[in-house]
This record gives sequence, C-alpha cells and structure tokens, in this order.
Amino acid sequence: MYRSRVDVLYHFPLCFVQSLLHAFGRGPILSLLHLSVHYADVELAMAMHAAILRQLEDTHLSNSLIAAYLKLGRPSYARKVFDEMSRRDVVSYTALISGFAKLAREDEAVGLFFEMRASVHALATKMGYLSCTYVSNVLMEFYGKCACLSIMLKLFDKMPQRGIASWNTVASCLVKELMYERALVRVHDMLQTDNFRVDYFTLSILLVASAGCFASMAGRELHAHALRSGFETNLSVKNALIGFYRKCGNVKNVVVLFERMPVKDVITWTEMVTTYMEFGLVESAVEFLYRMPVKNCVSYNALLAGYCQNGEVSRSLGLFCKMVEEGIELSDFTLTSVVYACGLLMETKTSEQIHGFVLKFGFGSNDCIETALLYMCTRCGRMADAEKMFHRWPSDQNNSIIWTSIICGYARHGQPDKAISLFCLGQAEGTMTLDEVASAARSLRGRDLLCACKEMTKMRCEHLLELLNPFPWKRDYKDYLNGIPLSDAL
DNA sequence: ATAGGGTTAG
Repeated sequence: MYRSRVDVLYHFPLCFVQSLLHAFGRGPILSLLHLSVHYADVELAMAMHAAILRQLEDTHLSNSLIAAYLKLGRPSYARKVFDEMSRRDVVSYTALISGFAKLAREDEAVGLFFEMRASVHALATKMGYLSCTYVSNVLMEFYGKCACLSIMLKLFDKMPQRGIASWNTVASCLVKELMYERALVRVHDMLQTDNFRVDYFTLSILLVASAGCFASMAGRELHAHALRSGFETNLSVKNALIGFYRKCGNVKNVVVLFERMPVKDVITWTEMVTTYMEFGLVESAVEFLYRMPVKNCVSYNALLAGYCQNGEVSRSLGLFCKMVEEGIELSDFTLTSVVYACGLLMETKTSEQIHGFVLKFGFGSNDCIETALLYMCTRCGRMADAEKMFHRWPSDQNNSIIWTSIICGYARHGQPDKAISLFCLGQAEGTMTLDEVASAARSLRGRDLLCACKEMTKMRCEHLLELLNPFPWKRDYKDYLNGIPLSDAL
C-alpha cells in the first residue's frame, strides 16, 4: 500500500525501477506515475523521470511523464521532457497543448499548435489521419477557441469518424460563443444522423445552453432524459440542473434539487449563493456562504457580485476589504464587481482609490473591468477620465454599455448637449440597440430628449416611444409628435 | 491524449 514517496523509493530504489522496466516493460512505471498524480507527489514523478531518463526515446513513457507533470502543476518540467524527446507523436502535442491551454498560457499553446500543424497535421491530412478522433477533436477545440467557428465546423463535417467527444466539443464551443440555440440544434441533429447517445458531458453542456437561451421546455426534457438514462446522478449534471432551474425556474426547484443531492461540491454550494442572490434573498446567500464546507475565490466573487446586484454597496465594499485583508485570491471578476460597487457609491475619493488599486495590481485589463471603470468614472463626476477611456476604446469592438454609461454621465453632470450629440451619433451608427437608446434616453430630461427625436427616423421614434413606456415624459413626447410632422424632422 | 457544472460591465 502506497503511503508516501519515501515508502515507494524505499521499497523500489531507482536501480530496481530500472530493472522493473527491463523485466516488465512500461506497466509498473505507468502505475507509479499514476500514483504520483493521485497523491499529488511531484517528487515521485521526478524519481520516475530519473529512472526512465535513458528511455526517453520511448514515446509512450515520455507522454505519460508529460501528462503527469501537467496534472501536478509543473508545466515547465513537462515542456522540458517534450523538448528532449527524440520522437514526438500526436499524443505528445495533444497533452502539452491542452495542458498549456488549461493554464491560460495561450501563446505557448498556439505556438505548439502551429508547430504541430507543420510537423504532424499536414502529414496527417495527407495520410487521411484526420480519422483519428483525438487529433480532430483537439484541432476543433483550438479553432473554436480562436473564434474560428466556421473552420471548426468544416473540420467537424469532414471527419470520417466522430466520437461522442467530437459532438461534445462542437456543442461546448458553440455555448462558449453564446450560440445556445445552435448548440441545441446541432446535438438534436446528432441524435438523428449518427446513432450516438448523449452522455453526462452532453447533458451538462446542453443544460447550460438551455439556461442561456431560456429554453425552458428543452431543459425540462433534458432533465427527463437524465432521469431515464441514469446520468442524473452525475455531479456535473446535477450542478448544471441547478443552474438551469436557477434561470428558468424558481428558488423552490433549486432547493429541492440541492437537498436531495447526496454529494455536493464547491460548485453546488456556489450555485446556491448565486441562486439566493438572484432572487434577492441576500441573507440566505450569506448564510450559505458561511455554511460552505469548502469555499474558494469564485464563491466569494458570487457573494460580492450578489451584494452589488442587490444594491448592498457598503456590504460589498466591506467584503472586498475582508478579502484583501485575509489574502483571499482576487481575480478580474472580483475587481469588476468592486469597481461597479464604487460606481453605485458615487464617491470620487473612493473611486480614485479603487482605480489606483486596479492599475497597481495590474490584472490584465479586459472588457468587463474597463467597462466597469468607465461606468464608475461617469458616476463619480470624473467625466474627463471617462472621456479619455471612451476615446481610447478600440472602435472595432464597439461596446454599447460604454456608450450608455457616458451618455448617462453627461446627462447626470449637467452637460445635456454632449449627451444629446453622442446619443444621436450612437443611434445613427447603430452602435446602440433600441433598448439601449431607451435606457440612455431615460437619463435625459424630457426637453433634451425632444431635441434628440428630430434626428431620428420615424420608425425608430415610434419604437422608442413603445420602449419608453412608462416614461414620465411620454405624454409631452406624444404631443410633440402630434404637433410637428415627422417628415419635417427627418 | 480529446469533451462538462459555479463568479464580472448599463
């Protein structure tokens, strides 16, 4: 019975491991590598590494070593083994690429990917090797992650043989791109064309897709399917079900599911915090967070975001301070929420303080943080800063949220002229949807809004009117429309 | 070796 690395090395010194290799082949080494992963024992993996150093031309053994190092959180060791291999195969590339991808080391993963394409994929294509589902699945995942969805789907359609993982990969890429209905339709096709049966991966992905597009019937059918097939007992499926009923059901559905779960993990508990927050039951959410047997930074982020959604500004700032003091891991999610909370607070000093914190911490800027920062500036009277961020924003990734924020900011801080001109520009360029135009319009005073209407087409104007219901100035607006023929205003 | 569930911006 394995208790520790010392035990193993005591019973099996290196020279013995090497003779094992000669006598019994790879089997014992592979088992020991498995044990090293299971017991999170890096040094055992390194001992195996030492034992098979001379066998590094054995591709199979080296691949297992790469996989072990990656699972043990030692990507640089994995890379070293890879670099020293004399013959790499698809498995070597696959292991390392997916390992780097999981660690968000995209540059290295993509670099390897192109290297693989040069050395393996071209050859594989010529030899018709794409029938290897592993190769195609990894290629598909990469095209999916590079937002090259059409290439991914083309590859999928060309695959002579598909495994259930191929279908799951396509569905999950579509879900990640927010194309929920397409994911549901694709898998529906799968059931009709290929004779595949969905597994617990498929069910989890599709439940997320159903929740994402509020496909309440589809989700319930998936639930029934899970019960019939027995996959309902799978933890991922149960957690995905909770997520579905959180979005398409009610608190009671979720609580019943939760209470009947024999095994729960940190994701289950975090789902409960999110559920209570989304239904406005702040105290229950807090209670659940403190009852959680294991929490991580995502759990705290869920609480923090929930405070913001429920207008509990001081509690969210308090929680953030506690997280910093207690050394709880912060992420871009954390910062986005706390910046947003400062926007709600509308205090210039606090906003500058948190702004400095974000810059100093140097969390890679992303759209969400930048948007939250801009929103915060517009709410805290820092319009000059907001303008700078607004103009710096790349024009090819137009974000309607920042348009709405800055228009509302101008309106709030006594600059209706600027608000109106941006408002007109935004709706003319089609940057903002009508819903968004309406939301920005609510921040404008009635008289200012009337000026803006002159710049709009009749259809837009009427649609806006519908959206503004029950906008307080609607009557004035109607009068205005009655008084002046719209054709004059166009 | 490939696929899965929880947290962010108006």
